[in-house]
Amino acid sequence: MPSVTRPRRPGEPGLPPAQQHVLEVVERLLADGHTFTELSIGRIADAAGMGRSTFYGHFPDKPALLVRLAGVVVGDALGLAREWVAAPAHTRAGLVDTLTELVAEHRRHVHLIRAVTEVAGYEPTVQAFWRAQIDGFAAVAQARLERDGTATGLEAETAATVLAWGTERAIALHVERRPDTDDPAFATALAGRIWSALGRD
Amino acid sequence: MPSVTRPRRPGEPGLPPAQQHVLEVVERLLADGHTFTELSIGRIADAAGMGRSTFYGHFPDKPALLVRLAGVVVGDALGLAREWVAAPAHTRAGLVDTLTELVAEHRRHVHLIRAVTEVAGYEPTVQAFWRAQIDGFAAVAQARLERDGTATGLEAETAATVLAWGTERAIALHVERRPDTDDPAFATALAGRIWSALGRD
DNA sequence: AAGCACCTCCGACATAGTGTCCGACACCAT
DNA sequence: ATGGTGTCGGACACTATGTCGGAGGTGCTT
Repeated sequence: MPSVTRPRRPGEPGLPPAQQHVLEVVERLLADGHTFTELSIGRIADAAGMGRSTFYGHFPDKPALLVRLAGVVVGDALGLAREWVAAPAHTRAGLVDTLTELVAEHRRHVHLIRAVTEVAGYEPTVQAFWRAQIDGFAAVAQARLERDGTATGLEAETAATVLAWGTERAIALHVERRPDTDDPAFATALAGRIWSALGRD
Repeated sequence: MPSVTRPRRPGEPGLPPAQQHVLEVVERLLADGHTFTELSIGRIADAAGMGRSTFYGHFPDKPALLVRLAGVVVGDALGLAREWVAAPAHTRAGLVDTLTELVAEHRRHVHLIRAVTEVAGYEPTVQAFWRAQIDGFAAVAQARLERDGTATGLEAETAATVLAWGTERAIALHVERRPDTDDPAFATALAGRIWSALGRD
């Protein structure tokens, strides 16, 4: 099968077209109910209309594929959360807005994000990637708590950790179980919890 | 290699001795840094001094092995949490005590619990087992919130979900990163969060 | 002592997947 | 026409899973 679309010009952002196509195919396979773990390289390559050796030309192995794809779609989502908590002045309404965006972003890539957390459980490079995302948010939240005088030391670290991982898990569970019509109410409820956790009541 | 110890008498609680031995061996392999996913059946059987076909005589496959082992050591831990939140009268000091026990129990089987969450990411039967544990706690917490009038409907469900999964994740991360000398302070900090989440401030 | 039941073991077999390698093909630029 | 690049299919070696058959050891009963 010929290459998909024109070759990417040097320096052009995003994935090369062949890899972008693999991303789309992988998300489709995941949306069909497959776990990333059960997808073989042969299966992914076939679905992408790509030879197995060509796959190995683009990605050294499956974990590298996942980190490459997730880097494109996951990185921005948690950036939203980090931006809000690090902002010098923020409001509860602003938090609700940020969470609403975060939930929407999660919905757009729910299958890929689930794949990342799935593989992070047993694969070191994917785990390191995922931990870097969430802990980045926790670190900013902890600095915030200490700056506001709400908590210090271990208490601040614990609260920030619960906040970061709890928020990530809450959004993941909400997106999995609830329709998007529930998102505003969910964002409001979650904002309430986070607001309390940040000692802003 | 001959059978380990005497045959278990009918009705005797716990695992049969051969399976108990497999549990000990698996926990040791996990403690050595292996993920459950990378452990082959041949590797587990060899480490247990058991033939591969004998392994298949005791367990249909690896997920079944994990659910069998986890059922023995994980079930009780979350029972502690469920008991506390369901109790008609409870105190913050009682919550701290319960969380301290929960953290200690988690430390005793940290490797097996980590294995469960690892495999739950991609294997349906392990995921169902794990979800049943955590959601059991969330359901009781939600009922508590509604009975106390602290929250209702979606807000109660959201809060209970965050509480259950957040508590589980917070304990897991604490146990992984902190020495047991930090446990009392951690339990106190976490109790404060849970107390607030239950609207008891 | 012999027979039976149970549990165990090793090895063979078929299947699936991974990762590497090689030769061939198509396309593009020179 | 030639060289470079990216692609492809197939072969190969290896690992792991799950099943099957035959053999061995132990304990119990007759």
